[in-house]
Amino acid sequence: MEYTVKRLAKLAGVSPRALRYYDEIGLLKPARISSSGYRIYGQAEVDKLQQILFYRELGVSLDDIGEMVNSPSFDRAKALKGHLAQLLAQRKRLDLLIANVEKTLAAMEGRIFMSDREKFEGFKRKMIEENEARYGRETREKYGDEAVDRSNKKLKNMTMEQHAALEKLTGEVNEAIRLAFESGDPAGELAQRACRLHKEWLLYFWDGYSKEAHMGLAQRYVDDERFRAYYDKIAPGCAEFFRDAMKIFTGAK
Amino acid sequence: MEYTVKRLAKLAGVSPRALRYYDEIGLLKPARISSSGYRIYGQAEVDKLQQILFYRELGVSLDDIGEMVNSPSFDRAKALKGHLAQLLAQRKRLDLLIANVEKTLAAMEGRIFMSDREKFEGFKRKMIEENEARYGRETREKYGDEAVDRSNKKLKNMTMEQHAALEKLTGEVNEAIRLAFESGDPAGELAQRACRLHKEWLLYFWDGYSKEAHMGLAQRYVDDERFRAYYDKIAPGCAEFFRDAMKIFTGAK
DNA sequence: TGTTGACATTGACGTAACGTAAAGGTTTAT
DNA sequence: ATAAACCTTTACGTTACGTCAATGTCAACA
Repeated sequence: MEYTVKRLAKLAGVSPRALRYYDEIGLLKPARISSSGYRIYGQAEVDKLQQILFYRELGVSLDDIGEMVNSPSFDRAKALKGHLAQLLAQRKRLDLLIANVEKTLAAMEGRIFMSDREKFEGFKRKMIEENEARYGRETREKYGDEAVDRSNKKLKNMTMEQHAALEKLTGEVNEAIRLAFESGDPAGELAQRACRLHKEWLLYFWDGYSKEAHMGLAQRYVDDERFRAYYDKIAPGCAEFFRDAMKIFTGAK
Repeated sequence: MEYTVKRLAKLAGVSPRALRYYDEIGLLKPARISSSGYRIYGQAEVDKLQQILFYRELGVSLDDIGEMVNSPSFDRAKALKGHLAQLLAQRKRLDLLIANVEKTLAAMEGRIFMSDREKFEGFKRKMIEENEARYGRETREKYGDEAVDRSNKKLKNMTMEQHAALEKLTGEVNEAIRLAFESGDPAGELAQRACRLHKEWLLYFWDGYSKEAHMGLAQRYVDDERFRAYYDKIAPGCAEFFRDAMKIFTGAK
């Protein structure tokens, strides 16, 4: 039985283009070329194609497949073992990526601030990264490089106890905001207490505190969706409420 | 602080080529171009590059990174979730590949005893003995002494090259049967190819080939424990499958 | 027998994210 | 002044084809 590209392609379930490509790279040459230049494949080529496709299914590169099917003395098992090692390495890399993406997502959802599961060092590093990435650019623009660098430095030098205290405070701030929000009054004692706690929390990061900067940050909690997402997890609409409370706290008009 | 490509590259741990590429695709444009055409980056670009590299580490495509870092209203968490889904799908595919490669390797190991361990002389002698022991009695009964003797003689007179070819063919036959068995279809191309190869293999031993004898042998692979044990090493249930394929191949009813 | 539609050919570009020259201009250091 | 070190653009190579485009061939039908 003889086959043209289309026929063989259909028989084997591949595209004609693939067959031409295999010819081009010398992986599977047709049995002969017809007088009009058509590729003609025979039974032997069908058989060989089956083998090629078998290894292709295993994710082996065409280059390697070429060696496997074209040289009878080739150690196929050894080649496959090498291939397996590659696949395992790939999976390892993937696992890492997946873990990191999940961690990043968790951080975005805001859970990072409250989770006990983070290790101290990892937490510190991440804190600095986020501080840099989130607060860095805009804070730099408004308050200059020094403020950001000082903030990072503060975090780096934080002790275990300080870290624990910060973590506790973070929880208290969020709880205070939640309670205040439930009260519904941004001028009330609960809301003002939340603002005081938030200021205290902020002093962990900022060296030079100013009411204006604090107010600016509260406004950014509303405008910047990254922050908003975080605060909306406490309660929807929470960011606006907190900003309103902050207006009163800082005496902004 | 201003940076040329090399400097920024070093600072960020990427190649100058990468920075030029990022410029080319509009991912990270330099702050300005010097009078002599040099790319000059500023602090803002350093910061942006950090973000880019952060997402790159997570395996996000530059295309997607572009959207994430260039549009403030972009939902990064959603994008990352989509990315995560992709990664999980990739891992699933990888797991499948790995399982298949491992299965193939196991099958190959199970086959080794046929090809590698046998030395030439020992092999030939053994072949004759086996030929006599396995095919001999019944073949003698059916086709007479002469047929068996001719078969043995053929083996004795085999040259080194012929033997090597036979050994190779033997491996191919087993491999073909294994592949065919995995396909599950005794009428399929893989199975029929295995039958063709088996016939070719048989011609090394049999002087007068007939479809009936071939079919009879395939049936014997099922009925005779010694044969069955051999083929079950390729895959359990393999002997029956091969006989069914042979039924179609020989046109037996 | 002519035409048409389905097939064939080669050539070329596009894909992702750069690595690696090559050919030539600029800056810096000695 | 000159060489080293840097910069630029252009362009090909990487993988395994998909997708035109321009053109030639074959089988069937009117």
